[in-house]
Amino acid sequence: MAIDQFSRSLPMMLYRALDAVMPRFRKIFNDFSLTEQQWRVLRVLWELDAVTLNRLARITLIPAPSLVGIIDRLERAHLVNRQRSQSDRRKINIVLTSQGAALEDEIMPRVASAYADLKQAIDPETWDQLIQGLDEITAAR
Amino acid sequence: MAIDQFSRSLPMMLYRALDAVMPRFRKIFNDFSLTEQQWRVLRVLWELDAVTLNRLARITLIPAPSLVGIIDRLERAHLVNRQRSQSDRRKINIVLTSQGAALEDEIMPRVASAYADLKQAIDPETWDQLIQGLDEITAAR
DNA sequence: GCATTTTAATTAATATATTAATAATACACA
DNA sequence: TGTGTATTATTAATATATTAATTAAAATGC
Repeated sequence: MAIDQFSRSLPMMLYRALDAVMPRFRKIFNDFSLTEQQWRVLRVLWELDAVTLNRLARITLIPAPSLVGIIDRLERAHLVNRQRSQSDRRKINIVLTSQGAALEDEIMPRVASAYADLKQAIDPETWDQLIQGLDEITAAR
Repeated sequence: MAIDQFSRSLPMMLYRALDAVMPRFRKIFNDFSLTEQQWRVLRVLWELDAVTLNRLARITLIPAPSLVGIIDRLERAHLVNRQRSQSDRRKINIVLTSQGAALEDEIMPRVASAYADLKQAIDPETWDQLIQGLDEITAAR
């Protein structure tokens, strides 16, 4: 059956792994009325004080045009603000509101716990080899 | 830098690997005016004669509601047809048109070649360990 | 047989992805 | 100084993802 050749291709296996892994996290995000992408933005802002939209796009792997709408909705939810950069007026810094900052303590423990559960389900050596393989694929040009 | 903890989390590394791998294939699909999802559907139909929408959803990892529109557009492009099942009239079989079948010989060689290039860029043992790691993650419940 | 429950495909509403184009600003440099 | 070029964010158009609800048909229990 050559259908196997397709189903076990690297891209399909990557997609399948994400399908297996993400629902447990999305359940948590959903409890806070956040989408996965909105969470990624907050997750970065909890570490970095002010980030331009372009840089945020690179770090979150969210395409800039998508990010525009995502920031719109986070702004509407009073979790972030846009601040025009003074030094380069083309740039816009995204910053947390106090509400957005406060979310960290509520969400992060649950996500960290779910992540620990996931990691624990896998043999440590297999995990390391997986991460290393992903690094090499990402670097392969 | 705890931003690293996020960027090197398993989900982000999976997304990053896909971002690194897929553009080369999408370029090929684009030459035939196909989206990645449309290609996945055709790829499966080239192996299986008639597949119900639900089964197609499972194999392609495309959510059924998305698949409805994807099949609509493939039908409009005269590449597939819908056929109501006689034995169970709830089911709909998706089948290739002659045009859809003919595409295989044009696209598959180019995709197979791109895939071989990708695989060749990675150390074989690393590749195997990556595949095995993805299998374990997918199985981890 | 009939009511109940399941299943298959679809619709609906909202959010995001993809690709190309655009407006405003910064920059290089003749 | 002004002109061409690159960069940043955004818009636009189309396709897809996510979740819940709906419709029609089939299976199931009694």
